[in-house]
Amino acid sequence: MKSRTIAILAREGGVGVETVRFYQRRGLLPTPERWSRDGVGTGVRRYGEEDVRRLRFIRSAQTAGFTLEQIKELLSLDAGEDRARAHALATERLAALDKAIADMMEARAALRRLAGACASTDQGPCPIIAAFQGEAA
Amino acid sequence: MKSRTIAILAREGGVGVETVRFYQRRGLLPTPERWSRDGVGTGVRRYGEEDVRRLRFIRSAQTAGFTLEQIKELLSLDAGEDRARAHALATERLAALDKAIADMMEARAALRRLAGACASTDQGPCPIIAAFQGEAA
DNA sequence: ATTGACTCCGTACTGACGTACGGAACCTAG
DNA sequence: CTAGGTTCCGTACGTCAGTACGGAGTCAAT
Repeated sequence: MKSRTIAILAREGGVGVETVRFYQRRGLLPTPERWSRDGVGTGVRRYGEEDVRRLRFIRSAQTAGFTLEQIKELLSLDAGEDRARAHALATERLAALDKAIADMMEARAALRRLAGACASTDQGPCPIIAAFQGEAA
Repeated sequence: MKSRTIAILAREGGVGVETVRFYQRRGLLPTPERWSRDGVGTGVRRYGEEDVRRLRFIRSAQTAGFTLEQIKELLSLDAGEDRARAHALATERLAALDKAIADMMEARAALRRLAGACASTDQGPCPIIAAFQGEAA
């Protein structure tokens, strides 16, 4: 069940070993007991599916713009009963995310203008600053 | 013409005074000569429309995901002749931006699932981690 | 001419997110 | 059973983008 070493967990989660350890320090991932099959010495920590899911969740939540601190809270909320809090965090972030997406779409339009201006003629400069006029909500 | 003090420039650009000074240090904004109408003392720097445009451009380009270092290059390219370089920077960023937008849209969908799950029933936990299954491209 | 706000400048600090290092313990294959 | 690769742990360092501070100089109004 809990068969992965930290390196394997890290690889499956798409991060580095040091990052896993960093998340453990921050309380985002559990730090299982060290375990040796023969009971000799202190052994090494082992990780299971659950840990992989948690790690992947962290990466997804980061993409959604949550800070590690917020993700920590989300993780503590998961399987908890505080629906109101979870809902609040989600909708708040949803609004920020919608704005970020909208801003990026505007930026994309500006970049397209820029790329287009650079490609359409071959004389003189492309007006880079001008290509971004009207952004910055 | 160049009538703005640094505080006014900052306000019009939507940033703080310290941020303007920071951009000057980084070479993103020019540091005009200090100027006193009566020629006495060292005077104070004054800024014009051009500086406001530059400052606003910096903010927009940041939204597009350029680093300050890249923005500095873009600024140096503006009015320059290196169309190829400008085009390369723009299209490269465009691709990254498209991916970022796509990732955020996925994250948004996950957040909607989460918010929906929290709202639809009022018993038990909303499965926060489960709401994010399949993200993390 | 004085007061109070603003400017200038260097340097230091912050916060978010890692990344690197180094030595001891541990585990596995040959 | 030994050689090598890993793990563990604390602590230090790194980057990006600011933000804060403090003292001296400057400006604008009274």
